[in-house]
Amino acid sequence: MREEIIKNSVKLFERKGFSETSIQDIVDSIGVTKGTFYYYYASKENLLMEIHLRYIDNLLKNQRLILQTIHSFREQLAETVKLIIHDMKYRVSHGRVHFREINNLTAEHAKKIKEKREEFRLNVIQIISNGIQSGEFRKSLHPQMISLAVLGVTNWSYHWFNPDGDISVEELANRYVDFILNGMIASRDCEDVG
Amino acid sequence: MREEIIKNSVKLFERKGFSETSIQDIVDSIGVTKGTFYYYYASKENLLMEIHLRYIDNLLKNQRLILQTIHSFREQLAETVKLIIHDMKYRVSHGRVHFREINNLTAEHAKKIKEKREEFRLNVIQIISNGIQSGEFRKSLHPQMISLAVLGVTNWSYHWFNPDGDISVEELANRYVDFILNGMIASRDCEDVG
Amino acid sequence: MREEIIKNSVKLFERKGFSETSIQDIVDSIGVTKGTFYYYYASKENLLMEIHLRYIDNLLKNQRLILQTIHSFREQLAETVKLIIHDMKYRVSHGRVHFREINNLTAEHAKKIKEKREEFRLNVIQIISNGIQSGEFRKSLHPQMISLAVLGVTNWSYHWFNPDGDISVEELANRYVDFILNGMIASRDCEDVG
Amino acid sequence: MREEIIKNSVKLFERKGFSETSIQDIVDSIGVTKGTFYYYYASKENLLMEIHLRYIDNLLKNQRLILQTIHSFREQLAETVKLIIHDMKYRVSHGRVHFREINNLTAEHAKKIKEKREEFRLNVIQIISNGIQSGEFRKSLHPQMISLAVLGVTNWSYHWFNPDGDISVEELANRYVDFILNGMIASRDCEDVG
DNA sequence: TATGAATGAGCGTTCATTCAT
DNA sequence: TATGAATGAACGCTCATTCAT
Repeated sequence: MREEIIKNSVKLFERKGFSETSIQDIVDSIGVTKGTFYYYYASKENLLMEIHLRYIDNLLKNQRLILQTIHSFREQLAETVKLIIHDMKYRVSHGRVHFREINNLTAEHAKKIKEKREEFRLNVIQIISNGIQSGEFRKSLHPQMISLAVLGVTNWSYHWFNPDGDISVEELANRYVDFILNGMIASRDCEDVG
Repeated sequence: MREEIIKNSVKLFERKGFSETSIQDIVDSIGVTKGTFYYYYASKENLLMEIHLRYIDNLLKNQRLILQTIHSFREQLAETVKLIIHDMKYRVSHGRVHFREINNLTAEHAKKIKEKREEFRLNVIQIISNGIQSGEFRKSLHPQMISLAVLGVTNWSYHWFNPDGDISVEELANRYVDFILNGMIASRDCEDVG
Repeated sequence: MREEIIKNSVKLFERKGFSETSIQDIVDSIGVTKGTFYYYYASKENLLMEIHLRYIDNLLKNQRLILQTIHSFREQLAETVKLIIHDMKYRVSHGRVHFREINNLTAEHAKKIKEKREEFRLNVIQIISNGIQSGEFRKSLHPQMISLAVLGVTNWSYHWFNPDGDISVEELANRYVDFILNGMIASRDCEDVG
Repeated sequence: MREEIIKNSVKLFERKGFSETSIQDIVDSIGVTKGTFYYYYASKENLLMEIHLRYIDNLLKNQRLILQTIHSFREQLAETVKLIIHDMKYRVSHGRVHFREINNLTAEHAKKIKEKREEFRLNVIQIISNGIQSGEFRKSLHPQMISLAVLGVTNWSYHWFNPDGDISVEELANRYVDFILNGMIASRDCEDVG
């Protein structure tokens, strides 16, 4: 039942927003009564926290795996991008709720989630810094800002991507990795060498 | 008074969210009563629509200017990025409300706003397509997806940028233009040529 | 309307108790809607606080008058008893709510009311102490405990007195003053021996 | 388990009030579940009734003992006062619940309890009447009203007495018996004149 | 142009109670 | 004897909106 509630509420929160979704909406979608909801969750905000935690904890777990198993920083970055994008295949609703509804957590809970987000981003910064030092990435990059640019590219896709549409997450991830690594300019360095 | 209401409500919507901000909050922040609000706006949703319109219409107007006055597509793209980023200097709150609160419009209003957003993005796609044809951008880029990548970079900055912080919008815009055009890889093409 | 709400809610609180009386009960008894209630009172607890304050503040005001205008301590005590008992003529419901429903105030509000009650009682203690020193009261009396005995006699009457019954407040007050001053024992009745 | 439930619920009812104490509170304090509660008590109100009955029945039993074994009416009255006051040593919580929470019984149950209370009071009236006839008490006393004055003195102590405080129930009872029998006035003190 | 009183629908939450196991 | 899942009615409270003045 906890799973059932999570599943249905994520769908509803995605479509209508957290504040606009009532407990009544949630329990109606399952076919139980409000009392049942409160048997499983102490509050609506608690349910939202659980949704946030599931999303970000899973990302962090997979990020750790990437950092431990891959040694090329370029590859680490590419896998990080793919991690976020591929997640849309199964958890696009979770992600959308996660990115949009952080203000509806209590101050304390929001702090916890933001710390976890920051942990994820700090790892991206580390990858970039390491890549610069190793010569894989351009020296002039500002790791802090570029980490947010990279995450902007990936996270923004949650705003528009349709998992049931024509574009596959695999293609999107590949194109975005290419964009992030190589940029848009044609024969950039070649002009220099040319 | 219409301006006063817009100004204060944007601040409140940014901080607390549209649904979490009551008409009472808004009129209290101005020092008038609820009746006054309804003299100037037919509904809370109407006010939100006005905020959306002001934001997106201003962007579209400035985008048209860019398209008309600049001929290099690379420059058109760079100026588009700068347009969005520089806007944060004065209208970061508007932008945040615009990106977050579109679900609180009526279906009809949301459609209108989404069409305008789409118009803006179609222009970005056009710039990219033109740039590819002209040889300024890499041929392998997928204009649709890349337009969303570029907008991801710029729009995401509304999530984290602090106009009162150390980073200037000018520096951020320059770094992001560089990132978008050149990517991250060091001596990219040289490997190819080498 | 504030008066109307107070009047009706006091009656309801008296009959059914604070917790057992709903806002709906109150507004139904007046013929308005719940919104109206909350236009005049911030919360149900706030309303209760107002009822408490009106009761105790009135008592304190009248007690001050007694202390200022009467010089015999025996008379001061008698008038204090009469003050409380006579109040039942017009405010028996207020008193019953006041004595029974103090636990339904917030900690902060309850503290304020208890301080005021204590102020009233300290004045009774003072009257007794003064009366002992002046020789009007027996030396062996313990002012603290006796103040509570006196207040027990008077306040308990709120439990059972029926303002519409056969006994008048005047008679009751006189008999209680006599009881408090002279006690029950016959042999101690000097008038009898005298 | 019935005892366990009574014991814990009395403490909770005393502290928070009957309505403000949930079945969940009660079973949590014991460490069982709600089902268990309903195995032993048919309803929350039934539990309250049991608490009331235990308190008043014990008082009545002890009162009968007093009436049967003591022949001086002055002593009967003194012992009645001591009975109520001494009870606070072990059952102050029961008493507080008994005096405060009678409105939360069903009409039928409340009637039963009130009849028993009335039985207790009628016995006090009888003591006073007998004492007047025997010449132990002053002729001018109104037995009905004075019985309520006496009970006011004793019962009110449940409002403020702290069993863990400095005052012992024995001292309090003695002082209250003295107050009730002899009153407060000094000049009536025949011992002084004697 | 602005006020303030009033509405009414809805919300998150609580809780005594039931009942199959 | 005890559990735990589920119910459903009610509660305190909020709030966008209306409207006479």
